[in-house]
Amino acid sequence: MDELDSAIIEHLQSDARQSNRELARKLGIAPSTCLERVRALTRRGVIRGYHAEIDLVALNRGVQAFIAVQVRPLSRAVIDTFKDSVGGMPEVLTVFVLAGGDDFLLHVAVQDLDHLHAFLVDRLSKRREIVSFRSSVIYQRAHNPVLAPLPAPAAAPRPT
Amino acid sequence: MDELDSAIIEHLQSDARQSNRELARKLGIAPSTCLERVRALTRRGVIRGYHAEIDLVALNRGVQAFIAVQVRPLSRAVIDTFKDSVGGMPEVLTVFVLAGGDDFLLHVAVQDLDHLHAFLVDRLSKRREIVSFRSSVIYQRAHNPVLAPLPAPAAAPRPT
DNA sequence: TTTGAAAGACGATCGGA
DNA sequence: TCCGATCGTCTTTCAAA
Repeated sequence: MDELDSAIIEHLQSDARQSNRELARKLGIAPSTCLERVRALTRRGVIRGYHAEIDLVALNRGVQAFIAVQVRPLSRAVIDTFKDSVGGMPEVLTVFVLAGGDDFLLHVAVQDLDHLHAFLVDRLSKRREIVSFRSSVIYQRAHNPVLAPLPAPAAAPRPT
Repeated sequence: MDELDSAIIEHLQSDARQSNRELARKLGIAPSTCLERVRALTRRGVIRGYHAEIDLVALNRGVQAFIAVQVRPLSRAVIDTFKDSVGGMPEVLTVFVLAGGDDFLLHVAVQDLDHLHAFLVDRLSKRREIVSFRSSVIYQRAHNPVLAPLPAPAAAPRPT
């Protein structure tokens, strides 16, 4: 992970479909070098995949919400079962397993508020392990388009 | 948005870098047809972009957390200013503006717990508009890899 | 809209620096 | 590790159905 790798990663985060030649040109290296770098990053698992970002409104999923959930008992069996079954529901974008007050946070995207309510009442509240849940509709979201590596703490800091 | 468009979108979500020929072959259409469909989807804004997914540990961001924030006064000026400035911080992956109990939810990824604490204490709590915040460390997350369109409610439901 | 064919561009490989 | 040349494949265009 040197400067070049970081630059490659940053460019591919914002546009994963640019040609290898274009990427190489931006970085000032030969296309073959660039290709080998990208392959090495993929082989090492740094690049985990390439995904198209789709407009949720076009998918008829204009309403997003977070649902914070508490389950009991807090055993591995209950956690894994809940995570897997909820994660498989089409309304759910992401399941987060949390430390602290809530046990799970579900990010969901549905057609409209009626469907959100139906999801909460008909699907979630049917689950016996759930002790409580709170839902919050999402008005807006702002993504950071490019995630840069954060600096590692210097092992032995010296004045420069 | 017919069946073909949906199929294209689903394939490109899981692998945005597959060749146009391969995508066309999977769908049983000519490459030129496939290319035109993808272009139309892009032109209409259904496909919003293509992004590489990067391993957060490789970016030295192994610790993720959510931070729920309340700000006051809840005016547009305060909301927009907070959203923009927090959204620009390197630690922040996404800023969500919420309805309900909390005003914002910040998804952050930092080096370790020390840096999470430092972020909360040194950067967030400095902001005068913040009334309160709660943070929850993320143990796991499970993404739904492919988002399918949800069915539109039938306009005039009839028994089939 | 969809298609097949043609032309130009690109990814992939390899030998050498 | 990086680069430049080569080969085979792909994207892209376009005229026709």
